[in-house]
Amino acid sequence: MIDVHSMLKMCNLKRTPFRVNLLELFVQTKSSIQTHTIRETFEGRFNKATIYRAIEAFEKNGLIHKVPDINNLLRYALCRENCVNGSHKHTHSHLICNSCRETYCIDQITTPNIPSAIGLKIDYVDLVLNGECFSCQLN
Amino acid sequence: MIDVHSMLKMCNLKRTPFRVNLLELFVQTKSSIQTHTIRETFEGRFNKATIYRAIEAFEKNGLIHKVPDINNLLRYALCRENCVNGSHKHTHSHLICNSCRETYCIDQITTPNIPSAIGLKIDYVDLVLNGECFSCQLN
DNA sequence: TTTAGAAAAACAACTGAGTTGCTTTATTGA
DNA sequence: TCAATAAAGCAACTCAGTTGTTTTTCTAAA
Ligand SMILES: [Mn+2]
Ligand SMILES: [Mn+2]
Ligand SMILES: [Zn+2]
Ligand SMILES: [Zn+2]
Repeated sequence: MIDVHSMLKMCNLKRTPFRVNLLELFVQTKSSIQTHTIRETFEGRFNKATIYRAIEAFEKNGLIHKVPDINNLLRYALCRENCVNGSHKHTHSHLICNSCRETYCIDQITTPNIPSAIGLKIDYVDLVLNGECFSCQLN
Repeated sequence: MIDVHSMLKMCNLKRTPFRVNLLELFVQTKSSIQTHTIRETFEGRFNKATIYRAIEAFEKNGLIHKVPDINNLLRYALCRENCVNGSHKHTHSHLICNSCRETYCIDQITTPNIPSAIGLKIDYVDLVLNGECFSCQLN
């Protein structure tokens, strides 16, 4: 596993204490993170403008990608594919758990191929699954 | 085509001038409508609380369904299937056009079946296509 | 047609996520 | 060590959406 310092460097982002912390938070997190949670995590220590601008930079530079959120709020997950160029052409799907209200990246289920016969120009596809996550099924 | 008065009655919603107008707006609209557009449409004539609460009632009673929006704002489209019970188990997909920024319901492309082998409990699936709509391709 | 009960509309105040402009500070590479 | 530049801090703002309460309108039954 590549360390966060190298990840930041690869993306031409300066290695500041906050960005190191933020990236570590994403690396540790199994599912995805709501901006609200990020703000709580760094409450009082870092300014919210700093937080939003760092998230934006991470997203633009292919470190994290936006995922659907049960409350329509901003939510992100670490990129699993190599998205350094910022293209974000993921093929995994996203599960929104109606129990814990988390969103998980699901590698086992990939996005379907869209038949070109219909004549739509498709850039990328997001398959959103609404149900119950593995963890919540156990409880 | 069923008239809006019957539609409202079927859903146990009172036939008020505003709700008739709002439902007619949805019936006329080919794609889907952002709440912002609805507010503009009824600007000065109806209160925004009225608007949001009517939308909520329409959604709950199976007249309209939420669709993804390019700006993460609330956006709705008329239900094509019979969703009177409010279950909203649609199988069509949604196209977000990166040119006109509209969202279209696409009946031709349906949501994939999720293999039960993985062990996830799935309630419903939304397939979100990002690309260019038919109309914008012509221009 | 009248009327009472219930639903919907209006009003007003509020919440809070996210943005923006600008200044100050920290990082990095030369 | 020292610019150049990116990032952090600060403060004010925007605006979509919510909520509580009062007033009006609709509807169905008498
Ligand atoms: Mn993902
Ligand atoms: Mn639809
Ligand atoms: Zn869960
Ligand atoms: Zn379009």
